[in-house]
Amino acid sequence: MNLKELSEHLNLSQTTVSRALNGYPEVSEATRRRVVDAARALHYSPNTRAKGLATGRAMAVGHVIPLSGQHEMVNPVFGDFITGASEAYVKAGYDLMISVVEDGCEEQHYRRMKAMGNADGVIVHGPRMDDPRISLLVELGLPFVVHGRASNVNTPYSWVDINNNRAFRRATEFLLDLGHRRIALINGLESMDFAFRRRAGYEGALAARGLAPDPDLMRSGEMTEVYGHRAAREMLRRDAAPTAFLTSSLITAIGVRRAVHDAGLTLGRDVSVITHDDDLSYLKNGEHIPLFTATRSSVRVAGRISAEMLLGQIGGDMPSPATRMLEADLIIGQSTGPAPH
Amino acid sequence: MNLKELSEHLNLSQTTVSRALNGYPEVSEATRRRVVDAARALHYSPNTRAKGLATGRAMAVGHVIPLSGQHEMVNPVFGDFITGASEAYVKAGYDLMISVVEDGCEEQHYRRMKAMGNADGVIVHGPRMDDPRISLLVELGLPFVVHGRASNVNTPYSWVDINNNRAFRRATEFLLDLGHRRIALINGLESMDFAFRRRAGYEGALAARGLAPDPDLMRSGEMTEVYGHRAAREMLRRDAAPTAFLTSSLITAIGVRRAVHDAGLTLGRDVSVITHDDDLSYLKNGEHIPLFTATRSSVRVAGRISAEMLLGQIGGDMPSPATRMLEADLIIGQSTGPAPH
DNA sequence: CGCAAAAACCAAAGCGCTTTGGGTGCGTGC
DNA sequence: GCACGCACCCAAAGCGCTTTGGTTTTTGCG
Repeated sequence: MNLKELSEHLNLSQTTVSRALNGYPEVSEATRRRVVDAARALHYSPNTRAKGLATGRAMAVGHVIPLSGQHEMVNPVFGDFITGASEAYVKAGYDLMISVVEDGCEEQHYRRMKAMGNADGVIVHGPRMDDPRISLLVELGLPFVVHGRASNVNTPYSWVDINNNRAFRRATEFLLDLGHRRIALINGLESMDFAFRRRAGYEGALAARGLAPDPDLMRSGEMTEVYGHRAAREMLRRDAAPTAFLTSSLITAIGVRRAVHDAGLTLGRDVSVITHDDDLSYLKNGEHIPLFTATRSSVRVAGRISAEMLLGQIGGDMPSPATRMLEADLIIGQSTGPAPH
Repeated sequence: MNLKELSEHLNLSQTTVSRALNGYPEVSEATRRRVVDAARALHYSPNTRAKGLATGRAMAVGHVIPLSGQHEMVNPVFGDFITGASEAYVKAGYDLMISVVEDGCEEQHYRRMKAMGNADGVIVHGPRMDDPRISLLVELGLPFVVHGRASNVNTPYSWVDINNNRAFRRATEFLLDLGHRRIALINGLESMDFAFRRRAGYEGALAARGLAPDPDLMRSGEMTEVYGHRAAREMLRRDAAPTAFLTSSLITAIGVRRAVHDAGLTLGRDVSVITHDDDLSYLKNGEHIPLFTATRSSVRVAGRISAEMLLGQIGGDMPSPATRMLEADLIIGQSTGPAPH
């Protein structure tokens, strides 16, 4: 069933039917109703590609997720982010297309995307420091919103991010207040912008109390369970073992917990752990009382907000470089306690 | 830069340029080279929507991921599956679109998808028993491949699945061989087809040794850490506590591990655990020696195979209802040992 | 009642591509 | 020298929609 058939069925012109369905005023209410009813009854849905050709808009936004060849790790946060974004897209009648792009092919990919016109805008995932994608997208004139930020990029751009610095500063201060002095940081890859900022927050809090960060108590790596376990195990074997850990992901924290158990210690008593918690649907941080004390911020909400911002820019009803900083809650769970002496 | 401009620039007709770029034989090699070079130099990429309109193909496949209103849980497996599928799509020049669809809106969604023609085929995720989507898609004539299977559906359809029954049968037999008799099953939601089959495998193995399954040792629910913890904690408190657990996901197994620790027991000695392991990139089951004994099957590979199958069907070079059963490896880790007496 | 303005509708062009149904010029065989 | 086939290329139609620039009908008002 296409527009032509529908209009013939109604004894109207394609013009009128099109206008009736798209809410233009040049058509009487009675006719509009008749058209809308018939469209529904006959399961008419306008062909997306034809519509896109005629309007010059794809009615789709692209999510480009980078896959770095060495570790080939898919961000676990992705599913929830997409789900949040999707809420906004569905409401606005937009489609969501995903491309997994190997590191290095990104410039080419964005160019093709623009030329082929299959997305009206893009969400940029996993920004790194000095990320070259941003200036490229600005140059291409393709609307985009970055999930996260990219330090050292001085062209203005739109982003939605959590306050990583403040979150980790607060978490560190909380541990300091509990009397901890040897606080380890098990961070994500510090080429990623978020990890860089978290480290800055951590170091800032230490510095504010006159403490120098100890390089032996800082790790940077892919945030897996095994990584958390190994890092914590090594540190706990030391003479001056840390009494508290700060981790960048719940998965890593679980690895730390395992190392704590393996060492015959008790979480929340002998060793404290604070983690960042993305509030993932499949990895809830406990039930009523959180397992881990955590800096929490829903990545699903971030997805929704990013998508709304991008749609706003595509539609032109939002100032172009918009930004949105989300604060993380510091929620107290069972994994922290006063420092043992 | 569009075809018209490119052809004018080359002093050729649009026809010739189009044919040169699409590999048709009616154009001389010399001309083809000239065209291809110019296209590359001028960053020409054909407009997807125009191409789609003309050919009647969307050059895109849709992934419809169901979101059940009550639990709103995004399948953690999704990112890896998509990454695998994407490998195949990129190779074939296809786009990947995702729609997150609330339970209940699915029929309408598939119909619109077909009518609007924005996907040449679909991957169906999370099949449930008696899943109505399958007959709907057959009726709509939209090519599709199901990731998993749907019991009680008797129309033939294409699927890619792991042998859930055999995997859990083997895992159970392994535990029985180690002397375990009270083996608990912490399963996924048994309205999901995979969970149903896993249970059947588990019960089958017990029955083969003349053991009746104990309803008190079987749970079915969303596969979270907390769920695994709670289920295991309750069971371990019993008089006749299980000596072994079978879990459907690594995340759940981690919850079980926590309950085992909390009870003052040691994993692999006092209590054995076998889990299914989807080999997710961000949730590796240990390093050299797996943490958990597990039935392992890469969901990323399943994604690639599903996508290849779907593309084959869309292209017409694959018999329509194709199926592919993947066997899971039973890998021995540190979480199993002989039953204590 | 007559006329202008507003309301309701329509024909056709155009979006950028593919593809049909040719046309032109060249070499070949008889 | 002529018909024929082949290699190469082209003009134009068509995909399903929107939108421009009308035309026709209705309404309002003196």
